[in-house]
Amino acid sequence: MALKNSQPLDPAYLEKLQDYYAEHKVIPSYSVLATLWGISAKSWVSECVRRFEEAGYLDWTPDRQLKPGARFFERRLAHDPVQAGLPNPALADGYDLVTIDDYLIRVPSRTSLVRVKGESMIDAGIHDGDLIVVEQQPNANVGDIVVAIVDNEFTVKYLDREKGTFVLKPANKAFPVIRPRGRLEIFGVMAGLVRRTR
Amino acid sequence: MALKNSQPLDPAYLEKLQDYYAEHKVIPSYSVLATLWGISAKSWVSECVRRFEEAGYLDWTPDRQLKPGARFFERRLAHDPVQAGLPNPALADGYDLVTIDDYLIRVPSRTSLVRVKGESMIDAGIHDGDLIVVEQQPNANVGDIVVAIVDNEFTVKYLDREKGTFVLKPANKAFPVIRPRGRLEIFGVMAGLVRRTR
DNA sequence: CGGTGCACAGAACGATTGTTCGGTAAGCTA
DNA sequence: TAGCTTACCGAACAATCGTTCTGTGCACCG
Repeated sequence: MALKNSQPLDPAYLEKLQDYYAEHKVIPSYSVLATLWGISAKSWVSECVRRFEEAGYLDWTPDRQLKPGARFFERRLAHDPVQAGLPNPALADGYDLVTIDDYLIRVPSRTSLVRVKGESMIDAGIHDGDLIVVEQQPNANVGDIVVAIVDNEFTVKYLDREKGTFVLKPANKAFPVIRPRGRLEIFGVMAGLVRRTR
Repeated sequence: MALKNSQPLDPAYLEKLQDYYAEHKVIPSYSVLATLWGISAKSWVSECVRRFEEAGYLDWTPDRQLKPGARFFERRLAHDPVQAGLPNPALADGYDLVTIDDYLIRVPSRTSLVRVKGESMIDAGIHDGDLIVVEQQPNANVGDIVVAIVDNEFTVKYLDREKGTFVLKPANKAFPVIRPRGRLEIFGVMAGLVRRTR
């Protein structure tokens, strides 16, 4: 006989857990889970956890502590508008798993955020007030968008080369090319962009 | 006599914990923390945790489970280029605490990501391949950037009104205004934007 | 109407948790 | 050199953890 498949679980359970996690950044104990889910038996919590684990929403650390699984953070990356608005997140595909942090940040210890001032990079889709994700490093390649330190301020520009020296080119015809005298101090390279619109 | 101040702790402890958290998304138990930190007495772990809590890096859930504190995720939001590149994250200010997820997402259960196709919104700084953070809701206001379902596909456009009916306006003169026949189906409202550039 | 799953409850239990307390060795101060 | 503080170890302990096993009531099915 084939393996018996477990029934799918109430999606509300997962949502409640995700909400709890969003608030506390931690997976609670079984007894807390029980009250969270309105269940009164830890044994049943255990079974539910087992199924969520089976489905990839929960996982275990090497020390057998419960932790979010690969699919725990997946936010519906909506490719297909057909039935996309359903409250029930159909288990099929159309998902991509990420926290946005993981999507943008590869090396946390070398990554900073810089807020953009002004419109000088607007043709590159970088607007006033946007946050630039910067990987700090002292050098970059021509064509990279870099964050440089000019006159004690951060500037976001394209890095280019003119007659052997580096220059900073804006993405806006109304702004001049910056030709630094002396060494060009590069803070880091742009790795991403974040904008909040409400 | 004034309250006795605790000594600051080895910053390496915090980094190790942050790395562990980045990998597992969970705060480990004291015994795991002990091996993580190379400490052999849980009592000393307890003391270290107390100090991290005092400093705002750790906190407790209402059920007294250890969880990340307010400053645990703080990423340097670099305002001031002076000494910004220092490896030592000076404790002063210049910080803003956020995970990018928290910065962009207010209601996890109603939030989706939609990948943008094409250049029709380029004047709004929305490029091909960008991810739009969408708060799902069935209606919106004129002037909002909305994600609508047109011909079974997602479209990102400005919502506008013409002679009493809603229309979708691109932010690119090369594209036409969309005047839907029948009801306009709105998937949600744009709340943010994420772009990865490397 | 009798069986068979399923969704849950409840008790019992050993393992693990975090706390408390006493101890020690090193370093600074007077 | 005596005394205090600090960084850590180790043992003991009650509380809590997650597991396991045994019910129980309902729904469906023949």
